[in-house]
Amino acid sequence: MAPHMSESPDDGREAYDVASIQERWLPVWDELAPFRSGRPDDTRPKKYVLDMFPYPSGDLHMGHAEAYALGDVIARYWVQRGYNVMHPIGWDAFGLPAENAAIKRGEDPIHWTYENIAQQKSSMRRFACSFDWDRVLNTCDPEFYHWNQWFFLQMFERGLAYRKDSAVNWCPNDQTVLANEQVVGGLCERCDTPVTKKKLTQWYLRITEYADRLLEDMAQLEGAWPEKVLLMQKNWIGRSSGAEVQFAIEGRDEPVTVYTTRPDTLYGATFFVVAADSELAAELADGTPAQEAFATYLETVKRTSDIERLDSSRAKSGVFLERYAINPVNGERIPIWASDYVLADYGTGAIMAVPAHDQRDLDFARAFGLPVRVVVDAGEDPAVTGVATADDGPHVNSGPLDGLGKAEAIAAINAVLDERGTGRPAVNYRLRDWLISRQRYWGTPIPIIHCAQCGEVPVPLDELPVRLPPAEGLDLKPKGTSPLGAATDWVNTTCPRCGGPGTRDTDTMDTFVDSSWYYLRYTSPHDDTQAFDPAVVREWLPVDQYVGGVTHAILHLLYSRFFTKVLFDMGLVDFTEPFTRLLNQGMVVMDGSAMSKSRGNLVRLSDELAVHGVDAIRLSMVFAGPPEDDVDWADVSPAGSKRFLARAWRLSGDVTSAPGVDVTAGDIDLRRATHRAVSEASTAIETLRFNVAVARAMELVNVTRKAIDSGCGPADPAVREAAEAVAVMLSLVAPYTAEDMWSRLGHAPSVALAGWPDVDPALLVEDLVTCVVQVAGKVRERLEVPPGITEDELRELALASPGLVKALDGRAVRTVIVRPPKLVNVVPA
RNA sequence: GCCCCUUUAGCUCAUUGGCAGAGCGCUCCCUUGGUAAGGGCGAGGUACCGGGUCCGAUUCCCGGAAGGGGCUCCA
Repeated sequence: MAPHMSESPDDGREAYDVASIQERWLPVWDELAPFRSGRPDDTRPKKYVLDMFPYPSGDLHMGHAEAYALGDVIARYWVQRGYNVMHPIGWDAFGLPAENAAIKRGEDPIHWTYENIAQQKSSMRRFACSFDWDRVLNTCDPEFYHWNQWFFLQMFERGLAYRKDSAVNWCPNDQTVLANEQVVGGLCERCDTPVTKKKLTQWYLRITEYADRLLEDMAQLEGAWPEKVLLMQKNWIGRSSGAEVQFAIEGRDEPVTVYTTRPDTLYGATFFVVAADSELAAELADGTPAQEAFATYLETVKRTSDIERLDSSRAKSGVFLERYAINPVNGERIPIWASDYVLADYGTGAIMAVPAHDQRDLDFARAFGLPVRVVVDAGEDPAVTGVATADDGPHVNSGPLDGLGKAEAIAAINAVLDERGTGRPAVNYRLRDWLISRQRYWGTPIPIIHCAQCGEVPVPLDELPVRLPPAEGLDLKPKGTSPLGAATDWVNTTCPRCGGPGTRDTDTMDTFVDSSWYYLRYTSPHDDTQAFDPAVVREWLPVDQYVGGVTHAILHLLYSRFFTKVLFDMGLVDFTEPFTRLLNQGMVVMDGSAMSKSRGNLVRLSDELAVHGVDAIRLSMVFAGPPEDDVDWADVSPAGSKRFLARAWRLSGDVTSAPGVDVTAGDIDLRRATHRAVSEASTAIETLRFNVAVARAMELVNVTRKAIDSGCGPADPAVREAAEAVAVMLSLVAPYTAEDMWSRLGHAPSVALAGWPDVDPALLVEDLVTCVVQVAGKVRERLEVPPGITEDELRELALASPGLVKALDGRAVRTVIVRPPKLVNVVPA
């Protein structure tokens, strides 16, 4: 169906028919594949534009539409600018959503997953995403997770993957452990269930070893990543510097080391606290009169959820262990308490308490009647005010430190500790190692075989991938241990080292392992000999522009940065940061709040597309505001977007000059408007202000309309130039409309490859500009002057102008401020 | 509690140390062989408030208010 193709293309009277335009161009694009990247004979410079890959949970929703519309503007823009753009897509296909859905339906997660992938893929095609469909990957395919296992073993070999017994975060609902990053405010990131602690032996990746580099390399991202994300990562890593100080313990051979950021307040330590749930606490309590009280307290602590523990307004609790520590600088004997406000896994799990200068210590001291000694004079007594002072000030009650300021005191005390061998400067991080074991089915099997003789034995590389056994016959319901344990044929194997009996590790990997390196795999997604080809990766990476939600500000982005640095150290990549620029798009909300079925404000993407068409929805998303802001769907007007597109589209039918006509003979004002619009749109797009670029295109459409109806007329070559520029600009946002315009303007498809219009700088300069003449800041006269006018010429012209003379009314002139060519301000005496 | 961001037309947002703008929405007019449409005209502003710098501040600085976001027993 091509209702207007056979009619005269210039009568401008056909209707803008969204449905038929969409039908017409999809097959043409399938044929042309304008976004296939990296052909061997392609000499264009390379760019890598990456959208965060989706979970295949259901069909695409409004959030996807926004994210992919934005990513598409960037990818399509750089194609128009003559780049060989790689813009791939894939599916983050392992994980709980698929597994839970499968359990509900009693089927293998693989079916649900692949159905959704097919659905999303077809929706993306219709949504005109400029993806390179030859590079698609699914993380649940053995061809992909093979390399998760390979990376794991590489890290294992380097001591970066290790197994340890520890109290881990446990989600009682999902019945699996969680990484620290997946506990949000004490709740499971996925299901909002309060997280509890559980003692388990689990696999970890040693991300803490890279803490410093993760911090330092953020300098590379300054200005190119959202400030907010960098700040969040910085806070998450939480580097602090201070000192480790050794305290002797009465009745114990070994001293206990504490970590403090304020070694200068050592003389103010009036008691000592160990984490209640640490081994040290149990050891110290053992055999003392406090043993029973401690045991009771420990039980209470274990029952306390993270949520309660994180409530800083909660009263301090603890128990005196009937033991004493000796302050290394003054020999003072201070009582040892156990409390849950000290964390077992931060620092050394023990602290010196300085209640005068630490609020938590002060709260504890007040709760248990312990002494408070001021050692930094800040003018107030914390024991009286209840507010610990952390400010700088002269030290008091501190022996040799008396009179010193904070910085000098720290230096002095460090020297003393060093000399006596009882302390040294130290650094600590809030960041913990990344726990990657999961007690669930739908993930990458951990390629380790446990052998009674040999311990943890890696699966030989030539036996990878360790394939997930079929779900059939397995009970996938969460029960606290991995469902893989029931696949006895799979679990029981032989030890690759000694040939004796062995069992496979039954846990699967956190799916964030998949997303930590998937962007590398796109460069050679079908390579079955290696994770990626380092030579090809060198050509494409790092990613030039990454687009995705801010929900991944810490998790995915931190892990990816960590992986990249490990790969750099392995010599597999030649860069240390994977994503050069990052755009965090906002969310699509409805009436101010997140869309959800239960809230009843869910807008279905498929409905919107059916009513307004793909282009109008894409345009609405892009034009709604700055990309990082939320889009409130209640505030946008897809019908208005559609009207605009129809108005733009009609231009293409009004042009009567022939393709290739000499535009330099065209109407100068319209040409200026065209070149200014293209120039400003380019800047806007390159600074990620896509809404502004759209506004410029809208203005150009309006100007062109006027030129046709009441200006230079439809035959003027400038009208063709303007209409073609509109088509190319719109090709980034409204591909169907743009393609149809391009065709009606007499060109062959595809407009996506038409090339961005060249801007003639001469056309950006006005012949005459309006100069404002002010008297005391008020406009009294306007002059049309050439833009190159000199200061003297302009002053003379302005002083002689009638409006000024009248306004001055004979008064003397005190000062004349001349800012050619735009302004003259005359200040009367 | 600490830190960050935002505040310009009814809505969403541009812009700029010097005339305050766009789109959407709205009024009215034209078109009635483009019609669940098209074209035109127009209204609409104390640029959150208060101080400062400056010839001149919506813009820069300080303070306040409102809204939004992040962090919060990490010694």
